[in-house]
Amino acid sequence: MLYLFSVRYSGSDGRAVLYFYDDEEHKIVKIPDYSGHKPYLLTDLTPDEIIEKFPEVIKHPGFNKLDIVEKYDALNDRWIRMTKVEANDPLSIGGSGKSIRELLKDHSWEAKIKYHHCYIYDRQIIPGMPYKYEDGEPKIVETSVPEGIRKLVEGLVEDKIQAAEMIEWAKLLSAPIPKIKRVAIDIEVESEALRVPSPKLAEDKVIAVSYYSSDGRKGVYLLEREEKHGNTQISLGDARITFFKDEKELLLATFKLIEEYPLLVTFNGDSFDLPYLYNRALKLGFKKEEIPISWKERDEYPELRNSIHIDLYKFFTNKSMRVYAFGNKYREGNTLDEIASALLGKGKVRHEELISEMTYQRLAEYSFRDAELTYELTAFNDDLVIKLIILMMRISKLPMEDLTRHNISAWIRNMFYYEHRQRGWLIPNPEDIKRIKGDTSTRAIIKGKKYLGAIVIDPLPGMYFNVLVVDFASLYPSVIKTGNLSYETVRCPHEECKRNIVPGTPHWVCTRRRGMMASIIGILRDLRVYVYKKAAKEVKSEDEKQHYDVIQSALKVFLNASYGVFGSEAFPLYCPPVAESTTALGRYAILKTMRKAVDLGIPVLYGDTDSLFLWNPSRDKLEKLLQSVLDDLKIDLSVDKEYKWVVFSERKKNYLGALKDGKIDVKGLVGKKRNTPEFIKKLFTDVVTTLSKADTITSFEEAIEQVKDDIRESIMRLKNNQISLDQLAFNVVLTKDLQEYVETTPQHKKAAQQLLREYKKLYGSTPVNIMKGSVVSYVKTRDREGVKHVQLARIDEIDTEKYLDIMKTTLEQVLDALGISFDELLGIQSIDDFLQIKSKK
DNA sequence: ACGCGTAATAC
DNA sequence: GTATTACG
Repeated sequence: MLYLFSVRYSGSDGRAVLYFYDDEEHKIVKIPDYSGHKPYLLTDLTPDEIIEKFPEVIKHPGFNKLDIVEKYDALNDRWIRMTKVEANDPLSIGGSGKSIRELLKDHSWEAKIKYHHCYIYDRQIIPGMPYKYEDGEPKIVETSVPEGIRKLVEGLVEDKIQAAEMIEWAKLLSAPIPKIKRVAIDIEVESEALRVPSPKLAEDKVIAVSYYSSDGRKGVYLLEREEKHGNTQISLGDARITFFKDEKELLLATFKLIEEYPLLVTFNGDSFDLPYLYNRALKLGFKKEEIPISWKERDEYPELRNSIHIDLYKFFTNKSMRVYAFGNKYREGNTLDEIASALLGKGKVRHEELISEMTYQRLAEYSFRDAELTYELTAFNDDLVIKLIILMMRISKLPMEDLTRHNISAWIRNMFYYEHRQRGWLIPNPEDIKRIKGDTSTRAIIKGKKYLGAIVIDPLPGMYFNVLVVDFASLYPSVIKTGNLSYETVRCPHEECKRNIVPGTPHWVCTRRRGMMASIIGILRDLRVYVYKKAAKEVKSEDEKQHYDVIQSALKVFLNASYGVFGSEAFPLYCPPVAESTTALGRYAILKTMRKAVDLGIPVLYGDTDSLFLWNPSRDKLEKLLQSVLDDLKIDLSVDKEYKWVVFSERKKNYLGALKDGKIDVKGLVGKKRNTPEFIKKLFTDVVTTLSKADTITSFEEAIEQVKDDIRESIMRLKNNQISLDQLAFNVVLTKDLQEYVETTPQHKKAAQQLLREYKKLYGSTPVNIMKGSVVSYVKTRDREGVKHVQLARIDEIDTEKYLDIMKTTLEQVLDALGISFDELLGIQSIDDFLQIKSKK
């Protein structure tokens, strides 16, 4: 079968080239001149008006023809007649000097989007789906939905139309996913110390190209250089080592290799490897046709002429991928080393020497590992990442190259646009949504925010046994669905709907029509919660289970961002009343549930956004609560966690508990935060672990003794300067470039500046790793600045008192809650006395 | 180019 | 009180 991977446009004539993956031959099949893609522009002028008022349109070199079409204008709830101006490219500038859209500026719809996939098509095609080619047309291969999945869907909704829509989505998700033949490559170039090689200039020799493929070809192409790099008789496991005397030959071999694979995977290939290879090849005298890469400086990214390229750097730095698919395992880390270490448990080869100084053996090892890791990132867990990409292509309708390079808002945008075209709806202009639907009405608590968000219920401080946490399964998608929220249904034009108010807002919701966003988000949510999650639990075979898990996590990525985008001005369907109504319904749901719990006599200890902590509820009362929420709010509430005990302080988002399975849950406490010095984090964890082991009063007393010992020991080590600078360092991320900190000078900025100054003095250059996004490590010192970069500080400069203070406040978050005083625990009157005594000495 | 709420610390 | 960071 052929799987649609990519859609590209040949110049400005509007015809598309489709790139399919043939899963039998394992190669890319190109279909040029795809006629189904005729971009056009819609206008509210009649054909006669166009001919009369804008004769240039008809004379435009790209102009094709005029047609009349019926379109649904959802904002005003009416079908209207529009004129379709068919042109090779209505956005591009033709011989007349102006694009057709430019000419019809005030009367044009739907072509305001620069992005090339946002034209409207006569026949829509779905990236990632299986096709066969018949009579010059790609036809989607109808695949059946597994019986188990179909049963789950049909058992879910009575409405036949809704069930049919859900089955359509289930078809997308259930269609087979091909095994993809692919190769990962990584290049190394010979550059001088501290100079970052420029892919634009490509001045340095390409000295190594490593490759690692799905069909077992792996190796390193090396360039023979001076003798100091060692003997060429080197070996590297089962990797094949090939030496080239001539750099041109090396590039030729590399290009041949790339051409043999339908999919190329790199890490940062968009900004480095591919443009570098391209420009270097030109420099060495290759003709453009001899290079499989096409690259122009103003291109968004380099393209492979006959195959597909994915840059994993772009894909793995995508926020939604990090947070939702991988549980935020690798946080701010952007490097191959960090990502691979987190996901594969294996990092890059460490090296002290410069790449250009390495021996052949070292260079091969270093470079090969990069290619290996890059490949492994697509292959671990049975090709999990490839499967996710294909599924998300189907949900978003974005081609592989675009999906992996754009953020979630583009995915969701494209998904909704597709749906508009499918239904014959006009895609509204952002200004029109804003003008008709208006702004937010609630006031945000945080300065600078646009509207009111979630609520956090004040915790009841103390220690509680048998605590049960209930939560709403994807609360925001649920209320979008049950509240029928969508840009066209919120503040709809109908008089009778104005009584259907969203609690806590002046907004109302349509009672006549089902909202598009509500419908789609609702379907995705139900498929995830009731169908694929359930199926994953029920099926016997490990393979099937894993497959359903991939599907449900792909859905999760979309669901988690489905509310946020409506509150983002950058999103073209931005609709403040929708975003505001979503959080309002969320607040309504949690507060109503809390009241119900209290009415049933269940004490509510705490709650945040979509969860409630219930104190020792009886089975009976719990059942009643869950049922009444389902009946009244039509949202599922279910048991999320069970704690043996939980400790709350007076602070919100701060608690500590022991789960029934013995696992310890620490939330929000400073001792857990990434920026906290290792030494304090370690002490904190030790204290928590010790205390958590106790479940009776006597063992608790023993635990406290142990804690005392631990803390005293730490204080002694601190005072005796026995703790290394590394252990004492705060690690804080620079979220801006240094020059951008204008309001204040935070400590991490100070430390970064110190280091830069020092480097300038010593080497005349500055380290490359101090910029936006890098982590600055500093310790607190007794000097005037109070802070020193960890690389510049000496152990005897440490401000011991400051650290004792930090130790105290950190541990107090736990000890306070347990009714233990830090100072009493240590048998001193107070920490302040202690500090005073010390400073007098 | 997804959202808001809370805590802690430095300035 | 504001800025900054981290996290829920």
